Amino acid sequence: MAVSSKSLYSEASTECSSCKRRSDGLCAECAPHVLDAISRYKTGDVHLRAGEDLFGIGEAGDLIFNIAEGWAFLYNILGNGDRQILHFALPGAVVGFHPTQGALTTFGAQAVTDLTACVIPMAGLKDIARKHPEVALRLAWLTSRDRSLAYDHLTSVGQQTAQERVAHLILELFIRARLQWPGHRTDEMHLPLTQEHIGDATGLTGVHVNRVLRNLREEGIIEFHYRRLKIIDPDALVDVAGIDPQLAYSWSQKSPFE
Amino acid sequence: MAVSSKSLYSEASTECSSCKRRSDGLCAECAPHVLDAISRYKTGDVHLRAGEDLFGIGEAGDLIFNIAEGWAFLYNILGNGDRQILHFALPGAVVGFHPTQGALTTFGAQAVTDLTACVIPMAGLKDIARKHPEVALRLAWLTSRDRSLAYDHLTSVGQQTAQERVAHLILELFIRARLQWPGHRTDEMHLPLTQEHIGDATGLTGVHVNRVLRNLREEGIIEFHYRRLKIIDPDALVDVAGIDPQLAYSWSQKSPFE
DNA sequence: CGTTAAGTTGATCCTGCTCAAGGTCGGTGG
DNA sequence: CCACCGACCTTGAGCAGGATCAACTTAACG
Repeated sequence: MAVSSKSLYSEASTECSSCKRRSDGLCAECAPHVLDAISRYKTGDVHLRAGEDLFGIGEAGDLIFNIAEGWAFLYNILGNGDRQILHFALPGAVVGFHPTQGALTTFGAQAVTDLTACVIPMAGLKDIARKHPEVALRLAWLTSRDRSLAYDHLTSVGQQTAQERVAHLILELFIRARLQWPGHRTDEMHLPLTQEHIGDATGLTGVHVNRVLRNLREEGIIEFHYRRLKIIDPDALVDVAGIDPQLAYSWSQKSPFE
Repeated sequence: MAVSSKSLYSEASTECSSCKRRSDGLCAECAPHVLDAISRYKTGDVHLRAGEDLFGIGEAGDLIFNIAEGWAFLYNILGNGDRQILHFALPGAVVGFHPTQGALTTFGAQAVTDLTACVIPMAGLKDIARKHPEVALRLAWLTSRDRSLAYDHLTSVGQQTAQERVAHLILELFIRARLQWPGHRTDEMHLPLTQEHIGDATGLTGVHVNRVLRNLREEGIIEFHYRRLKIIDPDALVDVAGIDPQLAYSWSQKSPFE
């Protein structure tokens, strides 16, 4: 299970297919253009402050958002007020493509940081797909990558210990975020989350996340303090997280449909 | 939170778009035809016995399967041998559309019952999409519905108690399976799972699932014994599962792209 | 009717939760 | 520059939901 730290820093072949800069699938600026014809249907931009909802649970769900700048997360709220964070969406992500039409959304999306996204109405999608088949296929691919990530989170939350879950989430976010800064081989990054965010994403309480982070610090693996993350021992982190290098590779995969 | 049992039996507008019979999105026989042009690229059928793998973890992932008959599940295996069941795939489901190409699968698929599926190589997908845009959009929609289900499972495993998780899973499977037998308003069904399957899907041990099922039986809610499920008190089940009727509706949604 | 996989139950343990009380950071207004 | 405030982090003590281990029973199937 021990993996060379090289794997953590291997530069996967992910670049924006339009401008050739590195990105999480699509670079922030080109995303609307790569979704090509879609950009013509774009109706405008939204700007949100940290903590505001891009859309809430039970809304119409007739808009697709393309995040240009900032982080967001998808979430679910239960009857008792508990929150499950489903996914962290980074710049370039497409958010809001729902399986139901005319029905209401079953999850919400909230800005973690101040955020800019462009808005595309879902209504024209059928026409767009007819004229530009590659757009639909790309949408399928993006969605399928989200699905894989969700399966991955489910496995972590369902089967791993608290320490493994936290390590897993942090490593995932580190790898995904680092892809946006090509060549930036630093071990330090701004991770704009509270311990409660981490708890809600891993199915733990904020209090317990705090204890886990202390352990990880005492073991000399990572330091996470007030939204600054520092990775001390990458190999140990990969090891604790129980990450298959195969898996990490899939996080940084480029679409085969371009 | 109490919901009329009518909601459990509302006949959602889901029918096979080809033959107009009820189904889980696509009816078993028509699925390959509805994916229209894809059926021409179909290379054959596979027949599996219960317990055999449709594909394993770390395989090539260059095939798409369309389940015609039988149940399967997608799963992940961890380093210590623990298994997480990610999704139960019913007849009509499309399985094996992976986000990576040239890379290896990060999860496996196994037959729960004896199973028949038709096989479509992934290689021709780009051409198919070019010629038949609606196929790609339909694929995106199917994938997005899977993603929603995964989010739903994640929420359940991350935030609910053992009893809630088990109730949630059973209710989901009951609703999804019942859609395949239109008009079949029975409270009893064949649910081809062991208690260990339920445990692996909910992040519990088989032993604890057994205790939970005993509680649910003693509370007069459901009976599940050797793969026969009987729902005694639908309202109470919906209540315990913490299911939003909205959510149940989305499980039985028809694609808007047909 | 024997074999095997699956279900059942009890006793005990431990991981992570709850409740509660400080402590620390960063921003804001004087 | 400093005082203040609210959000967030930190730590402790006690509790409990679900895991583990182990023995035994029941159902299904040839």
